[in-house]
Amino acid sequence: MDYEKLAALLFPDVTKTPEDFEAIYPPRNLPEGARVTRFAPSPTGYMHIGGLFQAITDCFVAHQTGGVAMLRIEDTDKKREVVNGVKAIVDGCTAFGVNFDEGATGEGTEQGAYGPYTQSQRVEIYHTVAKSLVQKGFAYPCFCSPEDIAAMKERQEAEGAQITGYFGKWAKCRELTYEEIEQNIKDGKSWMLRLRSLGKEDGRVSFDDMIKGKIELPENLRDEVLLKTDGVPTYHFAHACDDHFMRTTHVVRGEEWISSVPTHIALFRACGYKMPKYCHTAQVMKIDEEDGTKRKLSKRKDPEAAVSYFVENGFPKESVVEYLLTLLNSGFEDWRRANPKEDVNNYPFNLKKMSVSGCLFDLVKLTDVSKGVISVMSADTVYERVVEWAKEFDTELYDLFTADEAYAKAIINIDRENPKPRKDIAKWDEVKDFFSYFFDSLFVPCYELPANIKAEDAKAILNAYMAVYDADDEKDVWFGKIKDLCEPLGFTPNVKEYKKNPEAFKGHVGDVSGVIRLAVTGRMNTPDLCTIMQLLGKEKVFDRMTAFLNNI
RNA sequence: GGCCCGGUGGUCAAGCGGUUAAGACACCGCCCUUUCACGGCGGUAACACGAGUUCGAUUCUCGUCCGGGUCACCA
Repeated sequence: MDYEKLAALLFPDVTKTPEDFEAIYPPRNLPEGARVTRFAPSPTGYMHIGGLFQAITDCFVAHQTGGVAMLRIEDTDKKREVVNGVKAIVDGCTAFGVNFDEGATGEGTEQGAYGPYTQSQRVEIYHTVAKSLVQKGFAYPCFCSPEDIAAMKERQEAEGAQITGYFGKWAKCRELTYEEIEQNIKDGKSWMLRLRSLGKEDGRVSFDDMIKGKIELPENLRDEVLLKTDGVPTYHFAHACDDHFMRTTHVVRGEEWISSVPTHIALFRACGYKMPKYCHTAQVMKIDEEDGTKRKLSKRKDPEAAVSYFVENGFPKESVVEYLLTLLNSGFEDWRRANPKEDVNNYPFNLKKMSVSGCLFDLVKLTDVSKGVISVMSADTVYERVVEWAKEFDTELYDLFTADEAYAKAIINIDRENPKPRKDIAKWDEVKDFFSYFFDSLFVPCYELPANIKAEDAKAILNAYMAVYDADDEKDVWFGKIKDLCEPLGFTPNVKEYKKNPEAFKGHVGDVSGVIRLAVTGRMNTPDLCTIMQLLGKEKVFDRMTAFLNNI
């Protein structure tokens, strides 16, 4: 077979050679040890939490070695393409502060000298490499139809074959003559390009995974598809071409790819390319509510599988990143404890500290992490973030907070900006309810007394308190007045005394302030009551206490 | 089913032949405290199972079991 002639027949329009592209995409001029990574999602209109997990890894690995992180769009499957699919990916990354140096920056826009970074725009490269493979006899056209393939597989299964697929004696287009091929093409038959596999049946290949360690697998036997009938490359072929010409050094991807590494080894070998290092990450999973088994977070069943879930619910991006890092790299939490204020990007990320086994996504832990993150934010920051979030997801809150900025900030600042800040908000969608009693339109009175307080005592407490209450009182004066209320009404200002001898009193000062709290806020639990009352103002406090008196 | 990868408390995890088997979240109790939260102290709770190697296995080997992945002209 004259492979030159075949290549010319198959790719009449290809004018460049692989060497041309070697010149267009020269080895990168980077410091020793710099790692070049890439995040390569499909634009399905959806950013998976596992994708963010990998994107973060890519950026840490690249940036901490002085390297480059790229965002490549793998849009080789027309069937799955979605409008604004790229935007969802780009937004999904930027929303969490994950920034790439090269690649897609939006729908139809990109940056970097190793592009295009969208596979559908790289067909010339794929076809050029494909042609060279044909010239070397490493690839051949296959005219089998999907039906042919299905029938073949059926026969293989009937024979009880352990390995199925297009290979060896089953690869019937493998030994087509030039004349047969030429005739098929003249007849208008569509063809795909297949790798002519050199794999041996008992061959083994192995590689060192940066996360999982040494992995040994059977050698690839199949004549894998390189170019589909529409001329678009498969993932495997695009991977070889792109990561070679983009000069990727480290491929971070999900562990579901491990089983196709032999194919990739065969392809890189056929093309004469150096293998990148592989970093196969463990999967993020959850427990299925129905059958109780562990499974991959699913797009269809689990809303939290999409990163948009976290922005919609108002988790600060820092919280999500911090939490993901606790899953990604053991030791992160220790580092964070030792460096509470340090920029997360300065965390010494270590591939070796990545878990080899899949983990369950723990929303409860995320919540805890997030409370810590928010607790150390300034009131101004919280205000900005809440407003930013509410503008899109809760217009009522937005209106309330922007109507009186100073008031909103004062509310947010209760027990904040001090060494022991409150940790009671985990996400922005909790803010409205948490502070509802500060706004008349949201305030829900509660006229139900706790079991240990009688209505007559509550009334006595409020009546006595209203007589002495002064909105200008500082905290110790404020509290002193509440303490003074206690004894005449049969309560004690001394909690310890009460605990020693509970029979002797109707309750303690906590119960007394509890009644006031209930009347003013409609709740049993709130942050510092004195500050709350100061913020509310005398009129509102009186109105609420009066209404309370009339309703219990 | 074949081939891979995994298996330390409920969850995330340290551990790399000898440890009282860390820590974090969650849970429980106590302290602090005007409630809650914070903080402090303490507690419940784990090496999947069986052989082997060894003076000694959570750690090494093999087998079993369990979980996950993969076997497309999808990525």
